[in-house]
Amino acid sequence: MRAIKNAKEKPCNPCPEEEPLPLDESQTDETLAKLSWAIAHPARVKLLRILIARSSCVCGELVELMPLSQSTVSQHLKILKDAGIVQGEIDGPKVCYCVNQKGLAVLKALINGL
Amino acid sequence: MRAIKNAKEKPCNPCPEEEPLPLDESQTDETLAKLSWAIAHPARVKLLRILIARSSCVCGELVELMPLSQSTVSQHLKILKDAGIVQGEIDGPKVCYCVNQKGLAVLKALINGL
DNA sequence: ATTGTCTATCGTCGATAATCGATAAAGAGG
DNA sequence: CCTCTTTATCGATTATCGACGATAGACAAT
Repeated sequence: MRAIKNAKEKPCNPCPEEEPLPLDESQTDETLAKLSWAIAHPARVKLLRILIARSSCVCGELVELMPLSQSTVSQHLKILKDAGIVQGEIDGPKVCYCVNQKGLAVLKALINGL
Repeated sequence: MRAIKNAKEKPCNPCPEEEPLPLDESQTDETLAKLSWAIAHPARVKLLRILIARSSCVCGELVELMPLSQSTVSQHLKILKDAGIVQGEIDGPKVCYCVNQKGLAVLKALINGL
């Protein structure tokens, strides 16, 4: 509900590589289920699409773009982050989110392997 | 827990095409979320994998292959069916399940479009 | 140090998911 | 018609999700 004042377009540094993602052979079902679950909510799909399109986005901007409260958006981002689909870089008091290309690639590979 | 006696390998007729799946432009997020949610459970991923590998499977066989009760397996199959990823053909008192290739293709397309 | 901004987490609540056993429905076969 | 087999559904229970407001933690700037 609160407006963010300084929404200047500062492109925060591109997130470095992270999260090798184990991908145990015998647990592929669990892995695919987890990754699928991470995007099994319209809000999280939308967040992911925004991040893919922008390549960098401060959390506050994401909150403004979503019809949800700050805490709910933060929660969804956490789920995406825990799944390894998204990463967050602390940039001063703000947090810059971007896609974890490796995680997204794993998801695509597992889906395409079906 | 109950054993099925006549588990003869009768390959039931390949399921015909079904479910065009609307795919509304503005509701892509919802569609992807729904499809993802359908496979966002290890049991459903496993069921899907079995059906992909076998190309046809009577419900009872699926129950035997899963460490879950008959009613739970039936429930998971219903979820996959409602999402358009799987179809079921009634074959006498049995039900033959198989993959809905079109639905699976939609899922793959939406994921690859990310 | 204090204040203000930004984000994550906590606590809560209603809604939904996951699972099971029991039962109902639909055929096939005596 | 009755029985058996097979599957779906109902009812109940427990666990988890999704949402919010409130609060805490981290940082910048004054």
